[in-house]
Amino acid sequence: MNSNFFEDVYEVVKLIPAGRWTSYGAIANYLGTRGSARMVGWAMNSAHGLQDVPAHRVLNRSGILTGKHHFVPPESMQESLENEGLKVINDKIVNGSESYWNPNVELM
DNA sequence: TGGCTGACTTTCG
DNA sequence: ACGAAAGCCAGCC
Repeated sequence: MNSNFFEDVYEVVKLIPAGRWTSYGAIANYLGTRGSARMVGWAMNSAHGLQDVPAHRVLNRSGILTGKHHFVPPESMQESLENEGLKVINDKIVNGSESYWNPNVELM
C-alpha cells in the first residue's frame, strides 16, 4: 500500500492476541522507527475508524491508557481490555509485565 | 517546499 | 523521586 507505516502498524496491532497489550514504542521499534513512537499513535488515529485495529490494546510503555481520551467513549477502552481478561485500575494495566506482548519477540 | 503537529520515549535538572 | 525539555519520524496544511 502507499502508507507502509500505517499498514504495518495496523498489521501489528491486529496481531495482538486478546488479553495482551503492547506499547507504541514496541511497535515503532518493530517497524524499525523507534523515534516515531508518536507516529504509531497517530497511525492509530487513522486506524481509529478501522474496527479491525484494536487500538485499545496499544498503551504507552508504562501500560497506562494514554490514548483512552481519544476513544468514544474513553471508558470503552478500559472496558474492552477488562472484557479480554486484563485488569485495568486507575487507567493502568495490572500485572502488565505478565500480559505484555512484544511484537519483536512474538513476531520475530 | 517548508513547517507544524503528535494516542511516545529517554534523559537531564 | 518528580518535573521539564529534547529527540525522533512521518503525515498533513
